[in-house]
Amino acid sequence: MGRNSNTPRDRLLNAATELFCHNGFAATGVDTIVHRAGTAKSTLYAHFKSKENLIDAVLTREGQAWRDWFFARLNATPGTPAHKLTAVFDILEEWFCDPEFYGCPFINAISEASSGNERLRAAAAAHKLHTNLWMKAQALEMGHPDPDALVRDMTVLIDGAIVAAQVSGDPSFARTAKQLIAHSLP
Amino acid sequence: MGRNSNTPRDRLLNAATELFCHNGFAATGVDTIVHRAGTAKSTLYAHFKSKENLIDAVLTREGQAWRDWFFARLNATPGTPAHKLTAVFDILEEWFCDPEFYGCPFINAISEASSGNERLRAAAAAHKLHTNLWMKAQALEMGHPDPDALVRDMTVLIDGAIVAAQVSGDPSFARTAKQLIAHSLP
DNA sequence: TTTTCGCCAAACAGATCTGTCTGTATGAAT
DNA sequence: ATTCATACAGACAGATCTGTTTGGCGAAAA
Repeated sequence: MGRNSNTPRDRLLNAATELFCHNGFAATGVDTIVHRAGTAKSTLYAHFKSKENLIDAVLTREGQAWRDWFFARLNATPGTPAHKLTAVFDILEEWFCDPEFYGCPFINAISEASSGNERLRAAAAAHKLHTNLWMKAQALEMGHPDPDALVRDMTVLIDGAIVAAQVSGDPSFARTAKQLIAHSLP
Repeated sequence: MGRNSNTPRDRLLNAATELFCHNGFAATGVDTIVHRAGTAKSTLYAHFKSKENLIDAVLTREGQAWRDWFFARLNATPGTPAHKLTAVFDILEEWFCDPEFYGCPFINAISEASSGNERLRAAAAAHKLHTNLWMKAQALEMGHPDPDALVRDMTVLIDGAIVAAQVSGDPSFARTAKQLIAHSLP
């Protein structure tokens, strides 16, 4: 069974992803999801025991897909570690320019949920771990004096670019963030 | 009728603010709000024609309250414009350290809503306008070569600090953002 | 062939949602 | 004393929510 198979499970995940990300998690009902997926509601609950479970599955798959895309773009970027770190924001700007850009699903889920939702917080932490490790490796490779501090700088700038672009609708905040890290790098 | 009056309207706004900000806008029902406010449901609909209307009123009042607090702290900060601009992040860190910190209500509302909600986007823009004007005035006063660029820098860093602190639960991202603007200012 | 499995459609349960309506009580203004 | 505004309690309507259940259909495996 191939990667782009069209099983009911995949159709459910695809429909749920689109609806959750565009209209919000709480605002999207399971009936809407099964209608768009063209499946029976019982099929949804056979694969995912609850809506909460489905949300977790969507976040996991969407996080994986985003990282696959992001690192593919990054691996196609030649140059020094410092150049690659600044190129992160060029790639982010591509993301922001997608007419269907809806922000980061993890940030959106946490913003929407109750203040102390540790489940979503852990999911976001797991997602960010991969990029953080890559950034720290770049910092080490370029002999940065404080790799952890650089990761924190990048965290603020990446999150800030995402949210500023999402709230204002202006993708060029990626360039603003890029200039800030460029000022701080050498 | 004083500022801290305890009218049903005020109690409704207080209850709605707490519930919306802690548990989410869509996740909070009007029955929960009127129960906490100790009013009748008909009173809610007499003052606010709809839940959407109530959300707008909460955002307007909460934005005003936040700006009152923020500028009061800012006006108590002596020093040069450059020093005041970096002090913004000290004040933000105070905010993040509040055990009831739940992020920025405007960012949260936009993250939760449908992708193209222009109503909330406009409310957020109106809220940010005040701080942006203040920041631009500081930039002009200090003879900054590109005041609008500085406002954009601050936007990315402020939004980034807010979201990073909210997602991770670590208030010290305010200091990370402060160092980034300090690197970029002189 | 018979069993098994996944999926479908649709009804159903029970709760909750927004918003309306009826009727009553209180208190201030006329 | 009468009117008016405001707020109360609570029933109500109608829709929607999550999740379960029932029964049937077709294909693959036994």
